[in-house]
Amino acid sequence: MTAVTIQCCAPIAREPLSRSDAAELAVMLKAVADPVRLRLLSMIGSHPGGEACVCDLTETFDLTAPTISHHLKVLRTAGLIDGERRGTWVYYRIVPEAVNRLGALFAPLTEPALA
Amino acid sequence: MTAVTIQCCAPIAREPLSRSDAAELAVMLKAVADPVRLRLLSMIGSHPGGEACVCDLTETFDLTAPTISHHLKVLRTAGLIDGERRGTWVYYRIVPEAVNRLGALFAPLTEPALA
DNA sequence: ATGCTACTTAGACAGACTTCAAACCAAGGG
DNA sequence: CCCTTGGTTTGAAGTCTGTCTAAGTAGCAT
Repeated sequence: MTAVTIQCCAPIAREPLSRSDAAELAVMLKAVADPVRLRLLSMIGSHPGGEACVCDLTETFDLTAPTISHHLKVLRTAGLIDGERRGTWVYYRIVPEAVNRLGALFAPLTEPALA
Repeated sequence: MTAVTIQCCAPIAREPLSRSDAAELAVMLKAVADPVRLRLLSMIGSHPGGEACVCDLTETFDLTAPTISHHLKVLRTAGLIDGERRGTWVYYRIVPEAVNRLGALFAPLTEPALA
């Protein structure tokens, strides 16, 4: 059930990213490169139970429901979150593999690449 | 010499990001959320000696020099790289603290937040 | 000085992004 | 069956972004 950690790329300073890896990672990073989406992702991830209802998320922002819905869709399309409807409400949760992939990209630079 | 790891924020799934932290992080992430800039950062960081001349970077892309210069400026303004002129050439290097900060944000989600 | 090479700045333009209002779909309750 | 509540989709307006050409600055060599 728990997914394998997909290690797409070496840390950013290890070796030059290929064109296709860069393109793929940029899609994920673009999704996260917005204050509202960052906070949404953080709120979903830190919510008790690991999932959050849209109704919990909307109230925090001075934004309309369609706007929040749009941002959630961007995050979902990028593969960072996953949504599910249960009865009246829709719940979102983080996709850990995606977040881990970003973490691996910016892994600590203690050892510079071998010259 | 080795810089202190500036731990601005808990990992994204630990606790909700504050409005200001999210805004600040989004600036950095926006800088990185572009295929060209990702590759530039990667090329600079993985270059022998930890620094790269602009002349080394320009040839790799099918883009004009002004465009590359623009992207480097975005990365520099976001604090991700630092540049220095030595004679005829300009050399850029990664700012490890900035990259580490992004790494910390997407730190592994092995333990979900305590409910 | 003059010219050449390396790089940056300024201005312009097409495309993408964020946001909202309005309309729409889904589920549950009279 | 209608109404209410929760979310999404659509369409449009304003803004931001990536790219180019043209022009400017910095250093080196004649």
